[in-house]
Amino acid sequence: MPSYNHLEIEPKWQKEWETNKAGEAVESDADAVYHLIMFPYPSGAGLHVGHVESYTAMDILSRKARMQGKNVLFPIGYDAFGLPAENYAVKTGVHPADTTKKTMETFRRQMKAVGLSFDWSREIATCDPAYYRWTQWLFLLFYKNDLAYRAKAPVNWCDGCNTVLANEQVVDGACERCKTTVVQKDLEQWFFRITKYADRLLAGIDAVDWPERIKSMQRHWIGRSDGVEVEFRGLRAEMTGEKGTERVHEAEFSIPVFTTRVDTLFGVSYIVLAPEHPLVDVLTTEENRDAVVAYRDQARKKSELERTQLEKDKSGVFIGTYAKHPLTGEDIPIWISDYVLVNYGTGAVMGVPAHDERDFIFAQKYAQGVNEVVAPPAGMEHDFAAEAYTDDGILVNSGEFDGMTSTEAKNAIATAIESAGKGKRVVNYHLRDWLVSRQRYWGAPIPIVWCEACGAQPVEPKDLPVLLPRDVDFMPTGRSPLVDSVSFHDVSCPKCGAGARRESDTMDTFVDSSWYYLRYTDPHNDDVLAEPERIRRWCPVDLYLGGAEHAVLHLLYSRFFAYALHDLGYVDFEEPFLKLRNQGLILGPDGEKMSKSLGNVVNPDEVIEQYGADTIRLYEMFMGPLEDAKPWDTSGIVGIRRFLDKVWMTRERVGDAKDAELTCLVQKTIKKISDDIEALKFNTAISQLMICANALHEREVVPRGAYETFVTLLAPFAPHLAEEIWHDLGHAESAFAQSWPEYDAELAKDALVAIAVQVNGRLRATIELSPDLPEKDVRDRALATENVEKFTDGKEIAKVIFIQGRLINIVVK
RNA sequence: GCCGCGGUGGCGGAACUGGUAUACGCGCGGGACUCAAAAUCCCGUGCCUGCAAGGGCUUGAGGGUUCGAUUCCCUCCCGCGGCACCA
Repeated sequence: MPSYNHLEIEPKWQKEWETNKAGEAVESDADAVYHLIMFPYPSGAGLHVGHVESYTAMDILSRKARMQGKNVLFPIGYDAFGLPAENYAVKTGVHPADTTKKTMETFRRQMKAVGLSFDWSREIATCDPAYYRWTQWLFLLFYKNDLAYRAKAPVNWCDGCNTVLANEQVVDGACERCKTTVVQKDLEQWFFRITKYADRLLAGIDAVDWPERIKSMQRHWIGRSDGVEVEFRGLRAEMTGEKGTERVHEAEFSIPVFTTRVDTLFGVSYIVLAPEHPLVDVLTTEENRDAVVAYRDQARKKSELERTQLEKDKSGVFIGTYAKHPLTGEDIPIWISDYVLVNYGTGAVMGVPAHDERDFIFAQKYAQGVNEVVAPPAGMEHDFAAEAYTDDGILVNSGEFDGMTSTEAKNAIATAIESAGKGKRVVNYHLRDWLVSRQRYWGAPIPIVWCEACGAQPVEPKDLPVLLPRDVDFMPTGRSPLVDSVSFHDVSCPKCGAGARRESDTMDTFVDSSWYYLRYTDPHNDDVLAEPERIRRWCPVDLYLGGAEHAVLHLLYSRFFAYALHDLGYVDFEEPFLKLRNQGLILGPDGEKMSKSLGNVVNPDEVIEQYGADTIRLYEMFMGPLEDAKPWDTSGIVGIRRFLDKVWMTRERVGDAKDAELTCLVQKTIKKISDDIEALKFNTAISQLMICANALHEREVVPRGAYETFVTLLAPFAPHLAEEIWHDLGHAESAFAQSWPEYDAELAKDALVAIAVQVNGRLRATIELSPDLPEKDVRDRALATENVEKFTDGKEIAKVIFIQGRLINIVVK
């Protein structure tokens, strides 16, 4: 059997590399590069083939970089806090710390079996007190700098997970993790003031080398919109005095509405408040109160999902009060409707049926006037009775602003509003502050103590970490065990010393992962989060590889952390990840997403057992472009193993031989592999390795130099086999002690190339010629070719296009 | 609806800056070795036509620019991912 024994050689070299600390980074500035993969959540399912894909890609990059003399930081750790381990504890009673320890061991074993050259000396786990002490320290830093605060707000509550969630963790109105429909609750919670950075986070996106998809998702999520807050004022009846002797007064009120289309201000026919708007109670007249209360109760019962998905159906109630138009003084009726969201803008909008689709639908239902104030440009027809005209145009029916374009009018009306003191230009964001507290156990405790007398008191940094108590009860009540742990929450106030209660909420696990890349630079430091010198040395991250599912979660939060730490003087950069790439999903052999229930999950352990680590590495890199989704194909693996066996067998025929053609091919291979690895085009790199291997294999005697160069090029991809062959060839040192081959353009030059000969752009022949042959000679040779003569004979040559070394095109009439 | 990405053989996929479309791998067909099979090795393999040389067609559809278009432009169709009552 002409095959190598992967079961023997792979563990052998893995052990050797471990002993030699082959992947460890050196603390030196020279040629320092930081390669980061998104650290895994150590799930019970073990390592997924998707992990293998991105880790292998980065391993190839890192191994090559080291061979080029670079000092590479390629660390690994575990995003180890989180809900699944806690839910498992509720179900089985096994402590999350034990579950997590076990799953981390499994991940570690599996990653080592893939032959990944991580710097294992820097391994971290977010659930380690030595780690989360700094997560807590960061919380305190933010707290002291007004970036962490507690507030009562309408928040997302998941009944399945029994905790609040950040906006980013609500997908289609449901919990991202357990799919339970999220309900709104008014609760006091901890927030990070990410909105303070909205503008800079938006601007910073332009500067980073990230996939356009992710960048546009972040821009969209931050959602900046520039507009005007316009005040609609009015008078309402107010009762004062003792019961029985009340008197009615006229009191002034003001409703600010936010609009991006202030050019349509003269088209307002009504105002709509969100049902939850605080002014609703105040402004509703007695005769309308019953209807308003009924509507509001009904709206409250609707989930966010229902309110946002029944887009076409608009409903509302008139509340009985009118406000004055700020420029015309006209009376404008005030309505409530659940198509207006309380937590965006001012929670109130102006209804302009002629120029807004939603307002148009609403106006039709409730017989509000459609006032055309923006006319379509000349030559364009629009039927205002049929639908709203939402594009820009020329102003009409707008007093002194008539004749202006929408753009001019936006500016002019905004100025008029401002100088009349009836509003101001404002910027609104979709981005909300980040809700970070969770009513769960398995996370980093929020380092705050509640004192009757002093209120919320931060824990002293010297008292960190606030340890998660191990000895707690996991009850299926849904309540965090921390709430009932007396030893945990009975403390004294850090300020006055009186009896106090520890905050029992923990932090969102996304807080843990927002700064882990900093810790890798100095993972064992007990005095500081990381030495500034080391952060400066390695950060920001040069290349970051991971899944696209974190587009607005981890990647946005981490950017916020970096900006905040920059402003507080802890880091000298703003953007943490200069270049980002996403690996595509690996689908099951059936083309579906791998899942337990479909039974199409491929276990890397089994592939490694049967074919070897080098085979799974090569196979996953060869499947297709890194960023594409691609189905697993078991028969494709066989082809990779055949290729590796071929390389192995070729070694037996190595000897002394001169072979100019092979030299040329090897040079081209050096060029192609080097370029392709940098461009993350591993599939085409491997294709070139195959072409080269096939050529080597064909030779009776394989020139030693060519073969050794080939093995060096193969090494980052198939490190075990390359190392085995390298030693088998008589070398004492590691294959990775080699420097990366240098490309020599002179040697790569072909003696002969196939020139395409076209007549009128159609291929009629190919001729073998020296690539340097001048046009005249190529032309003569081409015209003398039999099949070309056939198409040119008796015709006039109008033109000849010549591309040196590639083609000649004869244009005839 | 809006934003982003894509559509190439039987399959996964290649193709520099507009320059020989289908590299590489799988699969399939044929052959060698073998008592036989597996493994391995060699040859072939886009479609139509032809004994062959060759010819015609072909990168989702249609049009355009060009000596030449998978690549650039216009119109349209389909698929995937994201966002979506944000005023």
